[in-house]
Amino acid sequence: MIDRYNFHEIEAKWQNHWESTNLYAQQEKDNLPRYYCLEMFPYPSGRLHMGHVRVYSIGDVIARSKRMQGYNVLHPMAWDAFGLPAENAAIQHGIHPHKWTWSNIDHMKQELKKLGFSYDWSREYATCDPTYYKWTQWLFLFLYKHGLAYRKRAAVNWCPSCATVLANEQVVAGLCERCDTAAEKADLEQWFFRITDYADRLLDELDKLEGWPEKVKAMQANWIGRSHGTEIIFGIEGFDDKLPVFTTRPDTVFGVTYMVIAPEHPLVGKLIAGQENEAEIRAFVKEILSQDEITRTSEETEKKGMFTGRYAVNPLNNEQIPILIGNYVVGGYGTGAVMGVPAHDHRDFAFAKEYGLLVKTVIVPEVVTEGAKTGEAYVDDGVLTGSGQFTGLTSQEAKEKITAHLKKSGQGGPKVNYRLRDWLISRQRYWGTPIPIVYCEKCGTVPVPEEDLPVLLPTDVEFRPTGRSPLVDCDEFVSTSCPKCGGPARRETDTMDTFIDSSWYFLRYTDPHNTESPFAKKKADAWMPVDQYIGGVEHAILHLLYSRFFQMVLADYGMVDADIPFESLLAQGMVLQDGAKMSKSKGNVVDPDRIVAQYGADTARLFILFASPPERDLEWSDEGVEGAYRFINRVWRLVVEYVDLIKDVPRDMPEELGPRERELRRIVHGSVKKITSDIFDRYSFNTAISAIMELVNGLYQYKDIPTGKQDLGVVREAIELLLLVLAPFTPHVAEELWHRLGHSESIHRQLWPAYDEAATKAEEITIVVQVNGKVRDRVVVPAGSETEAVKERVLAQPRVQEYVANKTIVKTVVVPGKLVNIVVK
RNA sequence: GCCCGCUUAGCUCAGUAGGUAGAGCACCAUCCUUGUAAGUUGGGGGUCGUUGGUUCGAAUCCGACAGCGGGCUCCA
Repeated sequence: MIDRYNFHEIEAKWQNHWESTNLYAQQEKDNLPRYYCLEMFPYPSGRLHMGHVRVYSIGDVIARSKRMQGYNVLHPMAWDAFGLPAENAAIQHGIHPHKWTWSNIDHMKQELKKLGFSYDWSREYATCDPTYYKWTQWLFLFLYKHGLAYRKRAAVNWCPSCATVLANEQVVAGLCERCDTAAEKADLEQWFFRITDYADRLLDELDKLEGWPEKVKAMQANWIGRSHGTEIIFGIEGFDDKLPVFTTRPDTVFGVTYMVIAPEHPLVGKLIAGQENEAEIRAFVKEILSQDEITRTSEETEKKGMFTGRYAVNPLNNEQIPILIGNYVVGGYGTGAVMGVPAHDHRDFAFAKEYGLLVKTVIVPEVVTEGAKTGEAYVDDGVLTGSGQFTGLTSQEAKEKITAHLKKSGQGGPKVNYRLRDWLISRQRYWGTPIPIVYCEKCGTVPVPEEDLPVLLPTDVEFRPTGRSPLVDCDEFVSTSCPKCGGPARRETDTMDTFIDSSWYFLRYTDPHNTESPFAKKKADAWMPVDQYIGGVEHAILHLLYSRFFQMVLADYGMVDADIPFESLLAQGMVLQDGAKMSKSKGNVVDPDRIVAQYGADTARLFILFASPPERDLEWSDEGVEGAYRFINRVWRLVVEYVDLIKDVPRDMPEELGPRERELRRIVHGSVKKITSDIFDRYSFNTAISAIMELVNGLYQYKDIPTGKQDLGVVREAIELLLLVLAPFTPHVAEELWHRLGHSESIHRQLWPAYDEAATKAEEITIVVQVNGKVRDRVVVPAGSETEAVKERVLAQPRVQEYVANKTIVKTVVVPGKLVNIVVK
């Protein structure tokens, strides 16, 4: 009976064994150095996809290899369980979100277990569970208490398909990031978190995040969009109102020939009132406002403007300039008004041409170049002209002086502008954390007292796609009494953005069963910040920015010491099939369950880690999976065939080894050295696996020697090292073979192997011989040969003689242990 | 328009102080089984995107250019 690789049996056996022996549960007591390895938790959508398999495989290699290095590793898993799909399932299929979510969690948990990931399941939780969202509510009140949560009426993004408002971060290029529907504007009273209070720190402290990819940091910096400039307050002819603008080019202020305000600017109504073409202007404004954001801000959309009939006054030269309403001015950025300087801004130039506005040059190049372009704006810095007392200054000097002048005269001054806006957290949906606020006729807005938490989400509600939360119609939820005066009151019916749930979930893992607080400071401090965080780059702004914000706030108010959530971040690439991201709509999805059923978890994991470096995209390949499977079989046969021979062989190395044994040890120890640095220094798992494959090839070659002439001690050492370095990648087969070799303790409790540096050194070295930089020959010399001796050997070579004959040797370059280059003329 | 990444064998990708271009898959041959399936050993195959430069020597460092991919963008 052939002993074949039966992954079904092996994987089930060890998964059960690991679980029953609590192999991966954290021991809080021990005094080993701690390591917190975390992958982004999944939304329980129903089934795992390859992206999940990839991120969790990467995390598991890190967790397992760190454990082998002697760390006390925290490697938890939980569920990001609030969200729209659950509610949509309720509307479409009549399944309650609670039931839908929990049945998905059950299924996906089984899938994760079948993949053999080393999670400490004792720390599992779901964000939709009251024992979790109680603390999400507590944290909302914490922010409220510190003035960081507030309610205001504002023009907000509305997704008609999701039937809820969205934060700015959740609108990508004008589209809802979840469903790609064009976002609309709505004027609503909503709850916000004051993330803009932290704008400077969120930007400046990006530098602290040394273990983060530059790309992610650049995206966050871009999003925060800090811009240093000047505020200039223009007057309005015939009105007391002022018209402030923000500009980064105060040096061009003498070139302002018009003003443009956004159609949603608060002064629009006042300015156009009583104009003879008021109706026409109103129609124009209405038309622009009816457009969705993408159309309006598209590069192709024509810039349109209309004169209001009013004039602004330039505070520096008292010139009167027309005020226009323009479609290209965004109401929400800066002051919603811009000064038009057609001579020195491309957009203004095009606009001025179109509407016959004046072009007034106030900056000239410092060095006048011949054939300077006419007919377009000069946008670079230069020297001021026609700018009153500032004429003759360079742009740089003028920016400072003009800003200072404005400040002194109370007409403006330095100003910092941000693109980042406060985080809108209200959602008009059911399946989320209720906002713990009560509205009382007498007392106004009243936070729910801590002892009354959690505000439970009612289960008995009706799901209809009405565009408002089912909670609105749930009278027993809405009607309550005021915690302050006891009088009749209404509950807030909006729920929180689910990104709040995930902005602190990494803290909950450190103390998941706490019933007194979200987490004990002592426990959080023992683990935070997360040493290695792993997830998709699609969260570069949203989740990663919000989490940084939360952590800063919590650190500021003494909840935790660490002020950054994640020390290092690994942004893993996508899983592609035929060059495109796997998606149901494209029909190019590979089902992980099928792969695991057909080849086993070890093969699935090995392939996915071998096919690409973690941070790069991965092209799915059925042949590649087949190859990984064959490799595991190759390891299996190798070890199984040796087991009886080497099981009882002593481990100590004999003093004298033959040349083939020394060669095998060189391969083995050299491989372990490379694998060690690939895993721990570079997270280069694909090359580590490649080195393991070469190691196996080396073992097979040694196996060709007749058994009687093999040194089984060397073989035993080689095979044990092979299994140890394989353990983080293919944990089941490594464990099985480890035990077959006679070990009784888990391979996942072993220490990472040290390698014998001396054994990695070759005794004979092939020296490459170059003549004028071209490879002409190679010679074999003993390791550590003297430079002069090598030189002599090389020059004595017949091939070298041929090339050197009749020529002068100009120079001989010797790289010890590697090559000799003879330069001839 | 700006920023980032990539370009190496038929395919997917390594190449870590500039010094012999490499793994896996695929392909061909070999042997073993020759009842499939699997397995063993060996082999072919690359002007390292193009082009200048630095160097004794460049896939590697520097400068242009091209192609592909990603991110940001009427942000005043």
